[in-house]
Amino acid sequence: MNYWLMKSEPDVFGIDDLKRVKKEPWDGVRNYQARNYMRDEMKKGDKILFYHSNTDVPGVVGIMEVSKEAFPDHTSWDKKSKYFDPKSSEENPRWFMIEVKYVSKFPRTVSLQEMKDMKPLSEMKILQKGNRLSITPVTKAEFDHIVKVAAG
DNA sequence: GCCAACGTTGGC
DNA sequence: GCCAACGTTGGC
Repeated sequence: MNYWLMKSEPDVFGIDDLKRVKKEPWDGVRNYQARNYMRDEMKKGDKILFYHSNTDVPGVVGIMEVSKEAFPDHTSWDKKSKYFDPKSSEENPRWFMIEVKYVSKFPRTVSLQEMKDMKPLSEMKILQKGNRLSITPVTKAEFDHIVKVAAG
């Protein structure tokens, strides 16, 4: 099993939204590296850290898991969607997504600031300078550490 | 709102 | 294939 971290802006779609709807197709990713992770590497049952970006206290807020493996992101050929890409079509889709399932919300947010101070997380992709990728792999050790910290 | 970092686009 | 211009991300 693999472990991941996915960013989302809580104003757009946050952990509470996922908790409410239980499952959600992760549409709108328009970055090739992130797409490749979803299309090629994310497998059903993989665990994902849910990260809130662009908010008061950015950080990891809970856990979700892959409930459906890659399928074409139909918003890419929907002219009315803000994710529309003229180079993508139903016949030849350029963008893919997975479906995620709610697992749990942490009792508290593990903030970005805290994470920066944690030795076991020093290699984490999200903490490296300039990394803006919305989907990154994390190691089991990193995943477990964050879960442990969240539990107090 | 600012701005550093990065990705994409498109002219050449 | 280079690279300037532009757009986006996301912390602060």
